[in-house]
Amino acid sequence: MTDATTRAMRQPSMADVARAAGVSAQTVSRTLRDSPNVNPETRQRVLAAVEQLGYRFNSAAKMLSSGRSHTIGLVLLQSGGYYSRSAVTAGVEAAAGEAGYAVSIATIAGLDTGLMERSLGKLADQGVDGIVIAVPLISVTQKMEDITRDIPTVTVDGSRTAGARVLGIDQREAGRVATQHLLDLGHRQVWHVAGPDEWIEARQRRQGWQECLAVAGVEAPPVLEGDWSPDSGFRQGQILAMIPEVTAIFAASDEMAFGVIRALRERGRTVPDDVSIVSVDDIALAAYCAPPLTTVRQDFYASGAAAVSLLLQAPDPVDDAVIEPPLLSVRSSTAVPRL
Amino acid sequence: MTDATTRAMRQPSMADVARAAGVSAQTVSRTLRDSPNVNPETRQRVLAAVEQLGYRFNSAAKMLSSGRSHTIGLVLLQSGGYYSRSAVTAGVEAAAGEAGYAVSIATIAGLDTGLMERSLGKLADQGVDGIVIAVPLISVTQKMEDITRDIPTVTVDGSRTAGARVLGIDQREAGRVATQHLLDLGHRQVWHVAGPDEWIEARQRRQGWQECLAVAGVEAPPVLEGDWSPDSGFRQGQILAMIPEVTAIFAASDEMAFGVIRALRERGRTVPDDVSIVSVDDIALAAYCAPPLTTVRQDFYASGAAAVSLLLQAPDPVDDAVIEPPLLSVRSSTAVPRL
DNA sequence: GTTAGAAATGGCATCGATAACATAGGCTCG
DNA sequence: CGAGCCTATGTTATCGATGCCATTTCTAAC
Repeated sequence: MTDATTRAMRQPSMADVARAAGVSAQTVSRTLRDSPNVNPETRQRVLAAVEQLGYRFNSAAKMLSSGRSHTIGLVLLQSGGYYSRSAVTAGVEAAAGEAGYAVSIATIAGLDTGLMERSLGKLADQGVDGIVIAVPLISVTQKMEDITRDIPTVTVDGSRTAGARVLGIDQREAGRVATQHLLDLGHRQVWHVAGPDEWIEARQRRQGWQECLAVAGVEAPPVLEGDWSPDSGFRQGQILAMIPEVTAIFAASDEMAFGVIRALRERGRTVPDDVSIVSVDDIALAAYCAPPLTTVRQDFYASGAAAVSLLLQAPDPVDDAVIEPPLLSVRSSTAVPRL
Repeated sequence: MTDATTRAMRQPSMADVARAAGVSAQTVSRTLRDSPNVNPETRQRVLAAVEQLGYRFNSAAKMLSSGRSHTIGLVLLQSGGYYSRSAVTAGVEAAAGEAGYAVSIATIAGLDTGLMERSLGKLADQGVDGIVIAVPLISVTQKMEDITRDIPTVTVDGSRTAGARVLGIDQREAGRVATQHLLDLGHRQVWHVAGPDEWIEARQRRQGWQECLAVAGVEAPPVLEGDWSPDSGFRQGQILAMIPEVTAIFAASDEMAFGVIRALRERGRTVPDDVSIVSVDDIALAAYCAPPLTTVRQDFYASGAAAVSLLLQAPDPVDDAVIEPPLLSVRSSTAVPRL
């Protein structure tokens, strides 16, 4: 095993490139980082050497000496079906990639504060430059604040940590728009199948519904709570089907809405003839299942992207940002009430 | 700015811990890595110091000196709606987290080879210890092979690179099971709405369908190709609705199936009375939309998890692994054909 | 009572890139 | 024509943990 052999085996380093190009390692470094003070001719030679040796820089070394990892962490809830989260993820990835940042993910299995702490810790260990939290946890512990103190953090539709900025779609507005649509059609009362109360989205949508009813001078009926799944919608729908005066329902997600619709139909109540239903998300299937769902769409993708730019561009705490307003797609799950 | 101030400001290093515990940095390192030769008493002291100073190790330094990053890269297709991919992701994350590995994601926007190369390059730059490719790309270029040569790679339901191992659910079997179910009900012919041909899944499901028909001595009708979206299913459904002899359809995904169903219904053909339809995925909504869908479920989560364990446990190329077989859920979108 | 060997620990070089400083040549301007 | 200043480049120390080797202490065995 000669020295040459050894050198051939490991990844080429900057020193190797420098040798090949007949310059110092520092010049290579400058070239690769687009430093202004490099002679174009030298640059050419360096780039040629890089190409020829197949050099890739070592991110660990880069990070160790520069102190920055060019990585941002993304905390996610590990749960198959929640539409909005996956859209946020895509937005984060795209925006981070654009800016030359890598994205490291940490998923948590449940809404437990301990799990959350562990995830943040893992990301901190990895030395991420920033963190996007896309988890709807309400409570924030001391320990979480300790961890996030040193790392810029943006929370998407979640809880507010001391130093963290929060950015979110106006979920209250979504709830308001949905509810108002039903009232406009002539319904006197709107029932609500909410998401789990620990979810900020769920809470805000419920608030929007409540406020809208209050403005209209209607007393809000009791809230039925689901867990976002079609099955939970189905169970709450079975209850609603037994209450004759129910003519309009606002479901907090499309999937729950379809569950509710199925339960109603099984009890002989049709949508939209007997009951109108409107929900939030506008998943791809909303327009194609029977009946096509009237639903409020929100741009979660943009929200994820915005989180990243907030993280990277503004080092100082900034006031909350808000993405574009929710948009109602009227389809055939809603109609004027029967007389 | 005294020396003490400076020290208080940066993250404590191993040397700081060592000083606090009255040992050498080396001993701290050994303690933290569970090296056998450390006196229990010393270990206690070190751990106490770690706790007190709030020490977190610096992953860059660790990686630089040990040469391993404890990170695995995951290549994904950036596309909102594909059910199976997000399940794979969850599986990868869970298994990697379990093993103490971080997951870094690289999404690609389309099935372009150049994009793929760039993503792999980014992951290679990050120094990942392994890569899981969850992208159904067929072609593999020289450059991709160059990159993956040095890094262990597992492909989930995708193309085979020279050194890469491939692991997959038996999609052919899924296609076969679905088709056989329709034949068993008494249908003489089964039509197929396939996924895009660049997708390995789509191809394999189509193969299973084809083979099953061949075994039954039926000549396969022309294939209609969609793009997985409900909308594409709808468009192909409009065509199928115009062909009177169509009584049974196998759709390559649940979302497309719902699109097909809607198109059929708009042309006055009901499911399952006039036409039976079966698909693959078993998304949460499959049981709750109208009609509840007969569909084949596959364990993509397990597939993702298996990819990681393959990556971490077996350094040498191993033969392909196969996850548990697909399972048919019979609901009400399929029935015996009308006489 | 010496020696072999294990257990516990410390010292030093090292990984690869970068920051900070140093230097050499070329240009401008009074 | 020399002071002053840019430009292009090289030198050296540094980031923080680890690998390897050296050292000390202790125990067991002959």
